[in-house]
Amino acid sequence: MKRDLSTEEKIKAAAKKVFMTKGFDGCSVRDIAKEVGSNVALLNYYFRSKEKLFELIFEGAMSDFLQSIIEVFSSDLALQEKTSLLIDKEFDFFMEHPELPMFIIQAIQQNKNESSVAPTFFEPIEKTGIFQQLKEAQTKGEMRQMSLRNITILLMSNVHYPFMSKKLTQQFHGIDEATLQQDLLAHKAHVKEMLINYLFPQNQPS
Amino acid sequence: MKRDLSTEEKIKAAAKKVFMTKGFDGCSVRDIAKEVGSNVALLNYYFRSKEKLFELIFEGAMSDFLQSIIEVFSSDLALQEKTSLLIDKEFDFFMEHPELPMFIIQAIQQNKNESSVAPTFFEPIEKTGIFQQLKEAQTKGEMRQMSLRNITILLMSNVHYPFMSKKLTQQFHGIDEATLQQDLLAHKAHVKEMLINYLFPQNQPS
DNA sequence: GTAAATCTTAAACATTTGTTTAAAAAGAGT
DNA sequence: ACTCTTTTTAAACAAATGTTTAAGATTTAC
Repeated sequence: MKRDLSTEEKIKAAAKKVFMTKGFDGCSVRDIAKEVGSNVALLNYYFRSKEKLFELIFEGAMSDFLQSIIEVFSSDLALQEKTSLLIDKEFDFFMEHPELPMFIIQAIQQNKNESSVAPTFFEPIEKTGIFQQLKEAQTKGEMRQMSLRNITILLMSNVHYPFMSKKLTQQFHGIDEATLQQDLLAHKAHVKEMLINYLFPQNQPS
Repeated sequence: MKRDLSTEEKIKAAAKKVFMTKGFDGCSVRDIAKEVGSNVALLNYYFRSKEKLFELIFEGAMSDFLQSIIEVFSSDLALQEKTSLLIDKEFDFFMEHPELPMFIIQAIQQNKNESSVAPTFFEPIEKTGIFQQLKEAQTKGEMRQMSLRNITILLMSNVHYPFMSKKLTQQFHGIDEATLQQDLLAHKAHVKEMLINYLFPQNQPS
């Protein structure tokens, strides 16, 4: 049947690259076609439209986004260790995919349809039992009393933003990519200590 | 000479509104013209092109962005109090201009030219003497030893990101605007306590 | 009041946009 | 070898894009 399966994949890879760097509005289908080394008709042959192609890439990105989180939450660790591990893994992940946080937030920001990301995002996390574990830790007094929403905001702020502001930080301080990379590693260490101390107050380093 | 000064200002206001919500690539000059209640030729009459108009709006946004920071840094307070006040004022500011952080980062991200924002941004801050004050506080042991860059990343992460991720947070947790507003206030309190404790370790609450 | 300068408009412009069409090229099955 | 399906291409399509033109309206200056 299929002559060459890789054509479809090549387009997806090219689309991902272009969408990630330029955004949906910032690129044309011809940009993607040029990246593939082909023409625009092929894109609409495999995927029905620019929008459908984008949705596909977006869902893939969200899936990648979710995967590393699920792994940590599903592990058999105490909450404090999960938090530490989560920060580690998220940083490692975004070190290799620094455009992802910006891409996702931007896509959701200008979301035309009303379809929520919650079903595909919130539920898989809930199924890991992390929310239950969190509630128990708070009841036992091991963890600071604060809402799940505020914990999420706190974590995501410190983990996502540094990658979203890469260019701003570079321009602001006049540093190159390598220096920023070191700063991000330093930031990871700071965030880990700071957040663990704040979220689990009884474990103050003596 | 000038018949009605407000025409130029009306266009700027409309452009700001449209650029902020849809981004440079996400809108057309006709969108802006419609917002003004006029036509596209008027935009190019007052401002030479879409790009020039955008640069003007961007510089204005950066200026607003800078102003509240400068005020705090120029005040005659101890560093810890300045930090606390900065977080307060930044939050108040972004509560009224929640699109600003996203707008600025997005504009810098896809910056065509190589012109850095440093001259117009870094220097005015340096002139407040805040960097000197910071260095002294670190020498005296009042403040944690960490680079200026990492302090910046830490502060900006916790202050900017929550506003950039508003829609994501809303969709993720399925909450309305009012609830999110309350969460942001709670987040501000958390950030203040957490950051002060981390940056100024000797002042642990007993 | 008249002429010059300034402001505003509608229309046209050349490109670029996403999408479709129809034909050619390549493969698969027999 | 031949036919049918699948893949790829070049060309065309209408709509939208940023910008310009040229004429009309309004204000300013004398």
